[in-house]
Amino acid sequence: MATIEEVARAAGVSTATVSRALRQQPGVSERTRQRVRTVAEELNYSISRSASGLATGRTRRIGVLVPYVSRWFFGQVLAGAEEVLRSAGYDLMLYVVGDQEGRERFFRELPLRRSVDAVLVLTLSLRAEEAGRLRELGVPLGFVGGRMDGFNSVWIDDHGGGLLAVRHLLNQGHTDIAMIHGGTPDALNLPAPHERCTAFRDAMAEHDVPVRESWLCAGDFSVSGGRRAMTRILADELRPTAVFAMSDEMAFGAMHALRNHKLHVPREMAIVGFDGHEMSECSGLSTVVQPVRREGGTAAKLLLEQLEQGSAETRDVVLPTELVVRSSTTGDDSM
Amino acid sequence: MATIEEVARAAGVSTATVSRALRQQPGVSERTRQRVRTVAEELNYSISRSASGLATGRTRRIGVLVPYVSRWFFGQVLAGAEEVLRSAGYDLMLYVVGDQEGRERFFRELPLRRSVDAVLVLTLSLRAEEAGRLRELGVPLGFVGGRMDGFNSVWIDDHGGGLLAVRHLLNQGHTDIAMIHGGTPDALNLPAPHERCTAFRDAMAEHDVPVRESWLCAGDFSVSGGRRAMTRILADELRPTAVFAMSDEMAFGAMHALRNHKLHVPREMAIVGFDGHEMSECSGLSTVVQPVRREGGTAAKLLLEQLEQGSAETRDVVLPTELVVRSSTTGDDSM
DNA sequence: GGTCTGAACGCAAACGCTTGCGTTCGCATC
DNA sequence: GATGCGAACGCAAGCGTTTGCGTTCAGACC
Repeated sequence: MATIEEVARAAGVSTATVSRALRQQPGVSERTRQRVRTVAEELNYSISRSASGLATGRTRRIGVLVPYVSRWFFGQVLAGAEEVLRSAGYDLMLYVVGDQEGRERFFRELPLRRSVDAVLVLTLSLRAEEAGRLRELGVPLGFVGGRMDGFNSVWIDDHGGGLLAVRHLLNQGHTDIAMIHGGTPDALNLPAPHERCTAFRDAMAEHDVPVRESWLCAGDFSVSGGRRAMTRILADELRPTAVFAMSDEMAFGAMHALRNHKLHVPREMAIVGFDGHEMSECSGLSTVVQPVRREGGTAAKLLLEQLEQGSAETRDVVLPTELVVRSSTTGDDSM
Repeated sequence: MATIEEVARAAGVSTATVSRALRQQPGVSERTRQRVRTVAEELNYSISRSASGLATGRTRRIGVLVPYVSRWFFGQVLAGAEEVLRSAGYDLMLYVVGDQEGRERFFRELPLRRSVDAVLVLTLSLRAEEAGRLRELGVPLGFVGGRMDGFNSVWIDDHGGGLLAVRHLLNQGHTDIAMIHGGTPDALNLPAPHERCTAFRDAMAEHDVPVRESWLCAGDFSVSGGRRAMTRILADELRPTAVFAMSDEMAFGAMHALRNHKLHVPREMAIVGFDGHEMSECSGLSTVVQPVRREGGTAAKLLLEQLEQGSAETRDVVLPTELVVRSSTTGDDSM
């Protein structure tokens, strides 16, 4: 594999000129630049990232932290970020820190030290010492669904979204409303779930509707967890007429539980989810749609801006959510 | 951020000794090793990957190529690979090449040249020139659901899995069987889908059951595509009694279409999928389960073996599939 | 023709680590 | 006490770029 040295020799110039020519820097005549470029092409030259990184101190790599990669939501956020980073010419180093052990090891060893220009933290809420470790890296950080002083972050209005969902149920005349939340303590320690819980209580209070604690069940943000939660709710001596699931996947699980119990949706049980999962449409699930990919993409863009322009001012960008009403909450009998 | 130089000075030794001490190499007394280690700790030293990479020619990074990251299947495979790589101390550089443009750009610019020790190609079938480009990298390659001479690969028995599914339907007494396949030409150009198609025809032939071409529809491997495919099948003048979907996600879409048409599963239409998607259980979908995470993990392991032991012999590992029968194909009325 | 100027280019010192080889030194051996 | 020997360690040459600064040189100007 050719080095810059060989290219220089073949083109009859110095390595300095090759470097400048290939990186579009001034101080090289157009004739020389062309020659260097074709010679580099012929020799199939490609720069050594290690050498370049060593010389410049920049790696053109971005570390991306994500709790899981196999769940729809995280995959989408990651995909959004990846697309932006890739088209800006940055490489993406992926770190999955979902399990406790992996997470501890990551923050202890900090494998990305000195090997990334910036870090994107996707839907992961950091404990104080973890945040401190990241800060020590001395590189720009970017957040989705989390924040840190001095850095950009991207959010959705979880509280507002929750209100949309619960008010929708209330407006349909429901007063006996259950909730399937993520679970406590939340493994990911994210503020978002908490906000949605609060929204539930706030909306209920607005309408002077009491909250029945035995109708609040944890669903672990998984399909099977949602089904178990729904089953538990149905085991209560009183039965609600509607349920707010804090994620679509839990809502899917709940819908399956309802089907097993031969309860008609929405006549006997209305249900509204949260996320806008790709499957929500054909499941007829009413849901609060959030622009998942855009969240990742926007965070990546902000991060690159900070990295390249070094702008000190940081922003909290809040992206909109939208209630999409489908057959799981309307009289429409297509379910 | 401390360099090896500063650690050496602080510990009163040479940089060579620091390097050897920290990397557990021989030629350093235990006393010195300990001292170096504590000094490094105090100074919060961490090695510069760029410098180390430049000196050794190894990066401790693995490039991972994947067509999508936001779909369940790919996310799982990726997760399996990531776990293995991470615990072996390698970093993962993610390249998502699903869209045509991104794919072309990737193979044209080959951003991972000189910056990874090996490449893992996940469920992506390469055209000849793409394969050639990867070969040029001169690093070990590993494959899931694809192969290349001289490198390891991991497979499932798609043909066998397909037979399991279709024979199951046939054994239930079905003879009018439709199929929802991925579509032609397959964007990913994978052999797996083709194998499953062949298995369908083979199983039908085994039982002397004719294949009705208008019952073979493309579902694009997506939920909505599956729904559209099912709808098209139902629009035929004859109606099958069972359908084999080549992926669970398409099967989910099909089930929704059936529900919209008020057709009972499995009484009026039995359905069997392929993958073992997490949602298949609570959907009651019979399916051919493949060990998705293990496929990624196994490929990663094989790749690391080749990388570290430099073993020239390569293997094609075939992982088992298993038919899991649920209510979508049995008389069980729980749906 | 001498001077000045700026464009184009080369020199060489970093960047931080690894590693082959040479040196030192304490200790056993004769 | 001279010799040999291996363990422990240092020296310094890389690895392939980047970049500040110096040099060359063609052309403009007096």
